Amino acid sequence: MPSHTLPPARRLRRRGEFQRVFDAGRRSHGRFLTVIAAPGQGPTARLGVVASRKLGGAVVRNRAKRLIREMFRTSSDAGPVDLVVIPKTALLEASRPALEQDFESALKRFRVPSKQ
RNA sequence: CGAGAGAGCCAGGCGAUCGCCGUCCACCGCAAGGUGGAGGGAGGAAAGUCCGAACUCCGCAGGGCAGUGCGCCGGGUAACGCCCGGUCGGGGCAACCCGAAGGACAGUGGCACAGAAAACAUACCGCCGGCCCGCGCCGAAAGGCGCGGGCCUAGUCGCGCGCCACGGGCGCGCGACGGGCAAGGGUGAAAAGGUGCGGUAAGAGCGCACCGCGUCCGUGGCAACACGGGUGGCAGGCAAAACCCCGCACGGAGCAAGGCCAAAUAGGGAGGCGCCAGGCGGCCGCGUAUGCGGCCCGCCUGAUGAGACGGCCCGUCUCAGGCUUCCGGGUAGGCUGCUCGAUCCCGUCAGCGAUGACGGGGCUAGAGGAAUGAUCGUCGUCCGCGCCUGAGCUCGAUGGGCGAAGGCGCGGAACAGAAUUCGGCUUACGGGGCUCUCGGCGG
RNA sequence: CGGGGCGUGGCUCAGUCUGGUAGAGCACUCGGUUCGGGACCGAGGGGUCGUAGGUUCGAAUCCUAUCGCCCCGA
Repeated sequence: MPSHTLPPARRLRRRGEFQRVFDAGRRSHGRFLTVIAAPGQGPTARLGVVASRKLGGAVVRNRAKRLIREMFRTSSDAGPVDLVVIPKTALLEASRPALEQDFESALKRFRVPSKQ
């Protein structure tokens, strides 16, 4: 296990921060989740998760957030970007490796066009 | 063994690694914060948000109306629509369970279709003279039937027929009006209590017996009510989860309540310094008043300064006409409210019980885009599937099907996440044992 | 935390207050009309009234509980 941490400085914690990502960010849709990315303001990547009531009850929404946070925590730092991740219903049945692969490919789709 | 009933219990355990949110201690740092250590971190329903309260702000002399809720009796409680004990009614063979369980002579309205009639008694079909005496017939008797006479009444009218002593009267039949009756028929969810006997012209609680209902008395009980006895009488449909009446309770909003600190920007108030002219308005003082003087707050016009367009002038446009200090409200944001409380555990006592009193011990989540998780190993429980052994049961029987119990392997882990805090209710849901009831089998 | 509305044929809605027959339009099926289709005319089929209890002789309607969807305020 890589010893990555997830302190408050690496999370989006304010409505304005979320709103900025929604307004200025670009979207990438995966099979299990949607990622919105915007240029970050901190030294490292920051994460926010949005799980609406359409996904399920409180237990289901919390589980989705934990899975995404754990995935973000154990992955390597993507640089100074702010990410908002929206889980889809299919995420609840996805296996751990498949989910990580989906997340990584969603992130790659940002990097490739940005190098042009 | 099967079916069922009740009260209560648990909510996977242990270990390792990586994380998250508070608390305490030590160290570093001006601070923000960081490092290390210790210890804590979801529920029985945290859920739905259906009731009741605490707490906070607002309102409030007192009372009433309206509105909402509750509704057998007694008790418990801070309070309740909750709980406990009882009564009555209903369900079940039983253990036991369920019940919005006040009032329909206070009033208003409703009861489709059918039916004569749907709530107040009425009458569509239908049924109907009485008492007494004598004689005859039938019968074992009780009694029944017929004829004649007398008395009472309950009849009137019309038509037809017959008879007589014929301007009238009598009898019979039919019809109309009137009278007695509410048993039977039929409709309906429901129509003056039900069954039986007596009774009658026909009938009827008209009388009687039992049941039902009402009322009075006695006994028991705090009471709801129960039991017993007497008496009178059959009063009176259903529905109040129709409006309503009666009794009782309730001021409103909600932790995004409320309190504290408070950036940037704009605006408000006060003071100091600075500032051209005119007009209008405003304020202050004097004066009976026209008015005069002062303040320089607002608006307008002119002039002034700076800039842009332009090579320059004219011209047009834009900007400036204040600076500074202090104060108060208040947004973002932060802090607080925020977890020691009608608290939890154990024991004793009181009480049938809900519960209460006393004694001892404990501190047990406090987040805020919102923590309590992830991965791995291991043990245990339950469920599903597959394989092996297989008591036994069974069929169309050299074969096949079902299958208790045991072993092995694989997979799965119910409902569900604190959001100010309690007391309840309701709903969702996995598991194990205990007690009780009924049935079957064996001893 | 608090408040409000909706759920009825395949679709959009009446009917609920004031309880007894579930109805309209579009869609569907059949027939007619036309050389054929559309339009039109005629006939017809189709609804556990979200779910579960209760009140009532009788419930889409009244009451209670529950499920789902939508909206609003702080």
